[in-house]
Amino acid sequence: MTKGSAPARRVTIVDVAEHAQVSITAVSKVLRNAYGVSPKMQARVRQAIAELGYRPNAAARGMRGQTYTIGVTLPNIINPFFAQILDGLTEHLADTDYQVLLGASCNEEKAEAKVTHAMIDRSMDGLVLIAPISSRAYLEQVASTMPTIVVGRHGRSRAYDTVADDDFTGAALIVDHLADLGHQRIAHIDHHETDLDRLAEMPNAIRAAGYRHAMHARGLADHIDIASTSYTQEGGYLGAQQLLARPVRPTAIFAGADIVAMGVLDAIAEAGLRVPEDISVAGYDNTTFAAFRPISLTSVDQAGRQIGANAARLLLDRIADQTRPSTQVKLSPTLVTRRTTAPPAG
Amino acid sequence: MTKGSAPARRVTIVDVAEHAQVSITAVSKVLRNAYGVSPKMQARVRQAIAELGYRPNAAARGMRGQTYTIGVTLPNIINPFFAQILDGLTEHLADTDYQVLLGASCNEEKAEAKVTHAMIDRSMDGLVLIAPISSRAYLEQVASTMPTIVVGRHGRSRAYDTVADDDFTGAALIVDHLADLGHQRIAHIDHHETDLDRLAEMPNAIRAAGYRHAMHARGLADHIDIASTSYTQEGGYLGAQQLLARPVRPTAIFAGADIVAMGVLDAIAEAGLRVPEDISVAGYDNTTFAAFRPISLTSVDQAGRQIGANAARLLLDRIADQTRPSTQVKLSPTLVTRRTTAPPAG
DNA sequence: ATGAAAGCGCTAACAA
DNA sequence: TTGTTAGCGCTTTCAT
Repeated sequence: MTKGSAPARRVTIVDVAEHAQVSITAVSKVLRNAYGVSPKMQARVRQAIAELGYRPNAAARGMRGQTYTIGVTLPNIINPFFAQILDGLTEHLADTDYQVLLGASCNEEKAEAKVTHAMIDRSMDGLVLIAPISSRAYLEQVASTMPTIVVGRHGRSRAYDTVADDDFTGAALIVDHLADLGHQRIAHIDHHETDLDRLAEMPNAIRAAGYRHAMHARGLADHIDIASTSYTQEGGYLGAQQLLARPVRPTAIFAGADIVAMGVLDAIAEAGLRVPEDISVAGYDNTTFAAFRPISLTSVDQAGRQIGANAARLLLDRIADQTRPSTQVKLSPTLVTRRTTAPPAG
Repeated sequence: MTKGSAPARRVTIVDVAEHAQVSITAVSKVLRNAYGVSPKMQARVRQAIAELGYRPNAAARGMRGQTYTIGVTLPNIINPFFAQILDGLTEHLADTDYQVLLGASCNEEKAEAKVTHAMIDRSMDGLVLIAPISSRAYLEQVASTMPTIVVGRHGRSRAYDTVADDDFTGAALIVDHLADLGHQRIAHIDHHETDLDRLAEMPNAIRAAGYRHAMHARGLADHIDIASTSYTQEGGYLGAQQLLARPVRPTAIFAGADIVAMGVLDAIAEAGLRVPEDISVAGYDNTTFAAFRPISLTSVDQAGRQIGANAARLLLDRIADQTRPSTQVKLSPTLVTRRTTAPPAG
């Protein structure tokens, strides 16, 4: 510990150049793996870098070139599904020079704007927006500023690439599963949405549409029943209370997300009913909570790691070529049946 | 959308100065709320900033002054306890110009070093390391480079401030609660640790020590029984299996963390035992999982928000005065009794 | 293949 | 109180 001594000036590119007896430019080229350096010079520079423990100043690099930083925004950090996406993302980026930095709690438009702006201000090389709630216009504005990938939101744009799960099909997986078990009164709990942009693009809206469509397809249109609350545990709790109070109770509840299913299970237990004997419950996201054996929630798996890996790949592509046409990747969800779904009683 | 047009050069401080008919310095001073600008000039500059939609380039600022960025490292993002800390932190920082950026999955020394280095390279103004696992020497090295707060780890250092929960007392809260209920064979599941630094400083080690001490204090020294696995769901599952296989089964299990308790509940259910009739279970962290009514896990609340708020306060203090002596804040945990603990059978 | 020199957009001494 | 100027540590032309 150099206690008391001055904060020890950081080693710069100049120090490396002097130590290696070469020009600053040469060092810079080595740092960027740029064209035009002889193997001999490569070696000398690399050795000097190692000997001095030199690390480039990212801010200074960013002034002219790249910052080698990728910003990722998350609505919140507690949803395990986001962790999976992040794992896929960082794994794909592990071998590159890019560093991922997160901006969390973008759960309202204002916070989301603050974080995205902060990332733009810090000249990040690219952005991955996970389940953003901002208006489409705002997203396109951000994407016009820097390479941007939007994850978990439908709707194509020329300004940004998208990676999403096929929520429409995912909802149908649940409905079909329950219908196959013999259920007819299959209710759904939805995240209430009024904004037109979001009604067309947000996963919750697509899942609700998928639910309706699948119910029609199975000849259960008369039994369509949606409690519109929110994608939270509280929302699930309140939604389930509504549904359980119906004159004729549903025999199955499809919660739009696992976190919602948590609230549903809570309300059902409180009402003195058993799962799945009295009522079946299914979620969406296949979180660790769903996999927890004492719960064993039937759910839909979105392959979060793949989503993240795809987002990383698309972002690197776009950083390399800003002009290429935008891409939309849609991944297929799979059904994971567990113990909360069973044939209806009687 | 300015499709096809050049990426629209960003507004700089020069543009603002020209627009407001003042010097660049004047604008810079207004940006930093620095001393020496007349109210008249203030107004003109602010108006120009608003009219042009100017936002300062953080990288450029960082070259000379601050980056207004605070880096926070997290072992993982799925532990809800970290989310609470983060909430407290960002809330405290909301009114400042600082932006919080996260570095996640620092769950091994190599990853932690990569992230902390990345943050140093990006000249962040300060660092908050949450439950870091690096060696003490490494932490001190980082702290010698920039203002650093270490959260959730005991052991004082002159180089960094710390904020931690009093895990020793927290463990005693659980033991006392169980002993008061009449339990004697109270077992503990621990995160296995061999490193000497960490044995003295990591929360898991302190909790285990607190458990031992409290058992002694209650005259239950003969019943001390620790299964040493890891602070994961899997660790809880395996640890519980070990404990359930004892010739004389414990009547209560104190899991070192809620996530561990999840695994414990799993193993107990698998063994066909009931909670709390056959065996009591307690956790630590008071996560949303513990609060989930169908689970209702007795746990210890660490007041994550307060921890975060304190970390933010200490960091701002230290950024303002790098030379002040280091501070250690220790917060008192509280017991939250729920339905997984009850008097032993018989 | 190599290097000299001109910035990038700010902040901080210093002058006026 | 205001403005001028010299960098911060890099990348990038552009000579050589």
